[in-house]
Amino acid sequence: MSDLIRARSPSPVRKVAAAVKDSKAPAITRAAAILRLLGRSDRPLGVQAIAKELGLVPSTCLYVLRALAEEELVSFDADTKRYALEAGVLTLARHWLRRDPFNDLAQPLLDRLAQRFGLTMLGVQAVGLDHMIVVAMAQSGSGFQLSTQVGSRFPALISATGRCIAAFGDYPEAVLKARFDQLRWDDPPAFDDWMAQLRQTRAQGFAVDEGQYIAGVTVVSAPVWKGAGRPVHALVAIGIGAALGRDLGALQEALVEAAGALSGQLGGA
Amino acid sequence: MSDLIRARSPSPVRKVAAAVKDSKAPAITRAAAILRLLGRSDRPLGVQAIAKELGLVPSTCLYVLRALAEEELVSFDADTKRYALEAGVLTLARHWLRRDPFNDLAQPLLDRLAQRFGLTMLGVQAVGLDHMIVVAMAQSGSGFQLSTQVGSRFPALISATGRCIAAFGDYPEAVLKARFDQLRWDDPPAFDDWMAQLRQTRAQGFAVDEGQYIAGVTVVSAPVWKGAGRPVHALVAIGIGAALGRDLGALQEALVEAAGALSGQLGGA
DNA sequence: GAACAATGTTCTATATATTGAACACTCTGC
DNA sequence: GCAGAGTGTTCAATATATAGAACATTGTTC
Repeated sequence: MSDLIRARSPSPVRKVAAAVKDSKAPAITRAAAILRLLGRSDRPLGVQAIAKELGLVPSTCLYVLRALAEEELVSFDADTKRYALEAGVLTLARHWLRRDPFNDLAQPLLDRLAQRFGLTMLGVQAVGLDHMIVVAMAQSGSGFQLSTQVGSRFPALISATGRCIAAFGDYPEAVLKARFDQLRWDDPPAFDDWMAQLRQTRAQGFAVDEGQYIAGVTVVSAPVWKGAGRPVHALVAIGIGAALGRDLGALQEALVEAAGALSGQLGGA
Repeated sequence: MSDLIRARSPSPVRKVAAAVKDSKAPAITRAAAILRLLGRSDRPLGVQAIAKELGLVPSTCLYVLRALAEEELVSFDADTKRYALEAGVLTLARHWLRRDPFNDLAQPLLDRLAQRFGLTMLGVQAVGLDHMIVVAMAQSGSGFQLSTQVGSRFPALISATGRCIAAFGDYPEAVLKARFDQLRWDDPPAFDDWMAQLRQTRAQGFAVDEGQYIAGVTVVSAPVWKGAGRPVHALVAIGIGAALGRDLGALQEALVEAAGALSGQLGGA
């Protein structure tokens, strides 16, 4: 039941090589790739394994790992010579959470909605047009649940939240098309239909995905504004489509109201 | 009431300069320093401000920031040209949490103890002899509370948990002395007294700090083993000394029992 | 609205991080 | 016990990341 909702899995070696190529600080690109690899792995890894997986030179990889260990972002077991993520990443995450008022303010709203409708609620943040990240979560605790975890990443334009990001972001159609074509749905909409759905999303102030991203799962998403410009956050409700049924209307209304209230508190539209 | 318990604040510019000097991957050292600075700051910062604060060359600083932004660890506001932490750090933290069974297993124990004794409970992880990091927390929710946050860092040898780390770590006395001399307590113990307390800690299997680290606050800590060797985790109880009073004995017993049970589950001693 | 200060950014020489090969070391199989 | 393949690690040459100055851009002051 955990992580039923699929997060995106990037392809390692080619991406790293390309990104390293034209960066003025390639060590950082390598470091980030290593951190993500270690995060993905469920066992500590040795230098060679890491280097091979990411297409790095072992000696360089070693230097990067040592620097990361020095910064307490990576742990090093002197006996087994294996590296793993270290708790230092937690410290960074804490600071990030503290810095954004959305996190604190969204939580009680999510809790209330999750309770009332008996489903999973997410607070989501968009990172450009690349990804969105789950930054808060609430579950009703009763019965079956769809589950993700805080910190999970998804392609920015996927599902209902993706429609919100696209609809209110004022991006050129060509840019959207390019991203759209890379998405993977269970039941992919045609681009023209999707563009029509964006117009509807703009009109009604929220978006719905009924089984297109994941078969049988309904997602409702409403944008949250922090200031002028495009919204970076959204409140999201996720439930089994069949079970949601007639509650859908009430849910949409409650979600939009909560998102509006939150926008007000954050000084948004 | 938030962050009543003081976390350690490192001094920026000299440290960074020194660390960069003899690293084979200085960009990573700089990157980590920038991430921490951005975490500490409660407003987004510009290139110059960051460079000045950390003693970096502005152009280099810019390249590092761009690389970090590319990795979605730092956000860039194109209008204000300011940088801040980005949600990507959350993703790393999620992976770290998932990878260590201590986090999942400790939480219910902490919840139960916090409830029963009406105080704040922490799960702590040691990172060498440098720091310990709060990785889990539970609060009873009633009445006054002492508060920290998950991700907070403390010097490794401070307070009751520090005594556990020192007592069961089998470090040379000279090493301990060097670290001990850098600690800051409200009511600092003499080194010899402290060494005697370590022996007592070893004998009884837990450590107590009654107002020495923070006046009026009592801390009890019991080590948790994951395998052979030195313990890396501890369960910690924090309460107002005066309010704790006669419950102290029962608390110590319950804490040691919980730590023992946890060690068993983790395959420790 | 011009002059100024301060910021962000590009540019290029050079100190240096990176590479790839050579070097230890451990473990495995025979 | 001795090869052999696999690690992790050092080392020196060179491709390149970095520093510092020059340039561009913004915001501010008079």
